[in-house]
Amino acid sequence: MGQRAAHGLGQQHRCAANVRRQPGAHRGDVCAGLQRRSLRQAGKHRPSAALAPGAALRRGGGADRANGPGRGRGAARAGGGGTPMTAKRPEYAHLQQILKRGVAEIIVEREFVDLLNSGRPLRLKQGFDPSAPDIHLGHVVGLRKLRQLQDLGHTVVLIVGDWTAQIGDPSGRSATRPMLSAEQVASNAQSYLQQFFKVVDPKKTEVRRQTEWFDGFDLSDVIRLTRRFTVAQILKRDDFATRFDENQPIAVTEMLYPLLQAYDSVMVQADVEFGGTDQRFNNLLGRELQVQVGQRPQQVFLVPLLVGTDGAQKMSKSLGNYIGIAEPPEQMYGKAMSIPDALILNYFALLTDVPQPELDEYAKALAAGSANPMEMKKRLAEDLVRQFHGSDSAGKAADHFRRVVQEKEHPEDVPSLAVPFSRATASDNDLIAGADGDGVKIHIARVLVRAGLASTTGEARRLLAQGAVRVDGRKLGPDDLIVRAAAESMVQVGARRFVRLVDAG
RNA sequence: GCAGGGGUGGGUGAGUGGAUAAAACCGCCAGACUGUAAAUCUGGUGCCUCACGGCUACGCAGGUUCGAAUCCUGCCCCCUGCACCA
Repeated sequence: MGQRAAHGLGQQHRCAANVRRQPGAHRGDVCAGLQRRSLRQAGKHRPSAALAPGAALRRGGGADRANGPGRGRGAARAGGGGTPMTAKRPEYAHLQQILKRGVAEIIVEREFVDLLNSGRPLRLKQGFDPSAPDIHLGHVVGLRKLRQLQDLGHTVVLIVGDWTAQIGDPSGRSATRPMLSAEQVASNAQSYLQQFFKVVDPKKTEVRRQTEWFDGFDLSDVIRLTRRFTVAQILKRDDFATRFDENQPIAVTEMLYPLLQAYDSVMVQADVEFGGTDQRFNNLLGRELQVQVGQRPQQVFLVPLLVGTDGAQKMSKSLGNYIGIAEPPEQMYGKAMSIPDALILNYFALLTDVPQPELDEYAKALAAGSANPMEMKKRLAEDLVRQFHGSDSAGKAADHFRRVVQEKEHPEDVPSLAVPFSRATASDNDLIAGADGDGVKIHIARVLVRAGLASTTGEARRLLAQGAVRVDGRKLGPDDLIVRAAAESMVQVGARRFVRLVDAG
């Protein structure tokens, strides 16, 4: 995906691994999300009959369940390669693990189990909002489930919410739903996929874009869609109900989004939709719409919301209590070490493959006080880093933590700041305060700001006053605004922020 | 359109003429302590300045006053209800 070079209409372009074509779809539609601008300019973006907007809604509610619309799409799929025609049935213990560990609720569990045992490869729907392209551990809980099912032979259908992302939240009230340009969406999607495939198997993934079906939607299609649901139904969603009761605004647009998401399920003929427990309502709506248009209703697989590193709220980027899977190993390890002790077992259960009996041992040891929680967290931190960066990086991150955080040594890689030491006397550089026979004196507050260790000189002064600043290990006081330094001097703020001064010549 | 409520520092939110760079809480930063970057405790937290001091700030623009986040006028924006059903 994201072959950004492939912009010209006539050019060949490739899509993400295994993106599949809808039978009869206009050539190029598959990559529509990335290509739509050029397609539009050329005025050729006519949806095919098969993808005709709203077609599913116009169809009678008749049940062609046996044939299930699209279940006979084997021909198209075969072209995609990689998807086996049958899926493995899980052993009992394996099944229990899939159903119970890291799962909040499965609607309807009985039906889901039947599907798993049918041997038919299932279509596992997972949505993605391109306005938030960073995957953190909270998302990983669900992604791991997808992977487990892929390993049995099932297919993940990733829906890129490119259409809604380009609309955003027109009220402008939600900072988390900005309006994105096609380019932004494309670039976000690219970085998302890169992270996504650290957990999910790309060979068993089908990437689809909402624009494939929503670009051609017209008003009558929208009305047809809204006709399927009542306001009372929509208001049952918890956050709507709450806001309605509290006289908080609810934009009509917002009520539309769940409908669109439900329509996605219809378009990809999802067998199961995955999401956090906060997606319960939306996913059930998809189930409902599928029944209405004669599809087999999708199962709803809900995973618990992971508690963030603050130990209180759900992990989210906007709350700043997250661990991103694209973060550097050291940072990931460190953040994992900072979770409250009470979260250790939860993280092990939801984010690692450490077998259950072993987890039971951990729980016992923790309760009895016979294990040091710190050691256990180290095991957790290393396991997590290994999953996203490999064993080598995990080992290095562990080593880095021990040396820098626990033994308070300098890290190996310290960013540097250029200071013109060697031509200090002639310099009018504002970092240099003066020079004499004994060496160079620098303006430490400005150095801290320039190095990014403080955001303003006022803050730098405060840090000095608090005894947080060291130069070559020597602690500075509130009056030490002008201090001696030299090339290779190590400037340190707090326990773990360093910068090395180098000569700018 | 009518009526009512509201717009304060990174967030929530107090403050209704002066002692207020503006309570409190959260967040953030630092110090101590420790088993960690956990918990706890302590301190700090608009910008510039070595300093004296200066500057900016309570939706926007004016005004009253020795003095305004606080009063007046106009404007902008948000919310709720009513009206409107095109």
